[in-house]
Amino acid sequence: MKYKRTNYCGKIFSKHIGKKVTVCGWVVKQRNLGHLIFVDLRDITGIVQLNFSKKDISLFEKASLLKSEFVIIAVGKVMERSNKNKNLLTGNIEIKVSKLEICSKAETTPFEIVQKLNVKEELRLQYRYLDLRRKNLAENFIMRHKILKFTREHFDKYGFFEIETPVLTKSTIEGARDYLVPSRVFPGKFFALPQSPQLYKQLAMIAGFDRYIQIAKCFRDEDLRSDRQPEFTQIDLEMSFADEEDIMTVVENFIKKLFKKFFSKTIKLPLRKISYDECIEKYGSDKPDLRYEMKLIHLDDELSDTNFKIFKDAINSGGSVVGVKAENAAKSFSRKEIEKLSEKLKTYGAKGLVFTKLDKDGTVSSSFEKFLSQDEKISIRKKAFIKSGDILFVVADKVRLNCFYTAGNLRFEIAKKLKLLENKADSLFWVTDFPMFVYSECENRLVAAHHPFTAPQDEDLEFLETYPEKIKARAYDLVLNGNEIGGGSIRINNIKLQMEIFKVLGINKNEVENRFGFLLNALRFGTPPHGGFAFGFDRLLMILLGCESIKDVIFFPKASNSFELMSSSPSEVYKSQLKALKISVCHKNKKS
RNA sequence: GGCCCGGUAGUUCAGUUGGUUAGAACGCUAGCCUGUCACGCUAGAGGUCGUCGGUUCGAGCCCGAUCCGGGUCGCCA
Repeated sequence: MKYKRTNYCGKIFSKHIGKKVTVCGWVVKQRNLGHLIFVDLRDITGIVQLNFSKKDISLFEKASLLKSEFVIIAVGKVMERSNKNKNLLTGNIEIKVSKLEICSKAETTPFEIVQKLNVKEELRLQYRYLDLRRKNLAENFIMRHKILKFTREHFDKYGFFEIETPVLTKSTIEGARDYLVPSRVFPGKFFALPQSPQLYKQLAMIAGFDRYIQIAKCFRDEDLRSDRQPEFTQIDLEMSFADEEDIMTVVENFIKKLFKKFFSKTIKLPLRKISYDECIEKYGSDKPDLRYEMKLIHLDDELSDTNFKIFKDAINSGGSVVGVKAENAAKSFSRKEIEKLSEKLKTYGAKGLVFTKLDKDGTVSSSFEKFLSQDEKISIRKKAFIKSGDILFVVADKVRLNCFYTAGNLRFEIAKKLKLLENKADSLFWVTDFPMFVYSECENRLVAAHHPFTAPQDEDLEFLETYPEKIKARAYDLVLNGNEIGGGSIRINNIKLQMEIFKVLGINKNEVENRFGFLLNALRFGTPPHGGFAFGFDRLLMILLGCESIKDVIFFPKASNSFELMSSSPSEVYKSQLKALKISVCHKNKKS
């Protein structure tokens, strides 16, 4: 390196005219006009134009060798441009180059480094470091950096200690599938990567560290989605001597400042709280999007005596019949569109979809009213307040919760189709009063809806042995535009209660001692009342930055099968490595 | 594990009923060009049609299997 940088490319403006500068970066493009060469030079801050004239022949010839993505250092004088470029922040000036150093040549890249890129994601992930040169992607990570920095400073002000909890941890049976790390020293035994630092942060409270924060890497070995990666980051909080209100206040103040500082959005505090039951009943989701209303219409009472088999079976089996009304949308739903919607719902597990449509011209079409009595027909229309131009969709399911979920998905699909989500104020609120336990069909037992360290609500404790499904948890989720961006709870700080919860979960004493003994031990020695919260940081960023995929806010993300395309991992390891771990791999024979 | 969509030049795509030498744009290479900024002009190179097998006189196209990618359901305390 013969020359040292004096200025960043994107930070040179009219006020620098006449100054001698040295800039470094990547060649975007060379434009050779015969006796004049222009080079756009890019670094992380932006682009500046370099100007080479033929007066210095050897310099000119050197410049003519420049190709896209060469790394160069250029020394020159900042000049006012005769032809200004309004589309470029540095478009008023250019650098008249006097010295040029080519640091590194570049082969033709597999795709062009341009803002508007239309290339298969596979290729972009394989050459992630090239994709990251693009301004639109790079900006996400500059923002990520700023928000992380703000987060640390913010919580520091409020007396939170940043604590790094272990990454090699103990595997627990509850929750998601663990990523396991074999131990060399203890052959046949494994560490697990943390699904969250849950127990460690509780132990930090027991240790007296009062207020804890960690920007924590978490790992869950489950299948991916567009808003889910196996390796992700939480903003993880825990507070002692705090109840729900204290924790919600801390979280609210943080998110309010974050919204204001980085997105110029104003949030009114305190945020609304909606109970889990209300969310399910009204919107068919535990994380409803309330940028639009479209409440579910419960039709069980209107149809209690119906002879229409589908509805009758649903209601008699303890299920439900629910309608969703799309106002003034009759013309948006042709037969074909309805069919498409129905197919889409089936992917969510819906059994079917029926409708009544009142066209503006007076035409009525319905796929199910003919099976109803006149009274039923009228009372349904009345309950739904259908007027001319509306369309009412109806779903039914023998399982009540499934029916609500289907209706919730229906609500969302209609909103997407009618573009009800665009240009709406954010919907940000708390969901509270979650059930403590839910029944798991595949495990054939009760499992913790949140996690087994969540405290039950005091007034429900009496049901612990008799009717555990009735118990509500002191847990809360934060929901932004139909996405769960974080959740937390007040924890159990009493060993007796913690043991009882494990009992309800059907985890036997040995197992409890084996898996959670260290926590139970700690609970014996003075545990403050405590609770906390964790943001899914990547997902939060994704929503705030308007990204379609969580991959856009993770520097080196995994592909949909958890494969990392750039480094090709996971990969096989040497036999010697396995030998050291005393592990042998059975290759499953592929069946033809 | 299930379902849906996709795979043709470096990239994005087109490719008729199965029929001669598989095309376009951008990119790339070479030459020319004094104010470009999507520079322009001229010429050129570039293909295992994801892979394997089958049907056929003949397959990018039809059939089967398989691999890879995206989405989704299950799963995600």
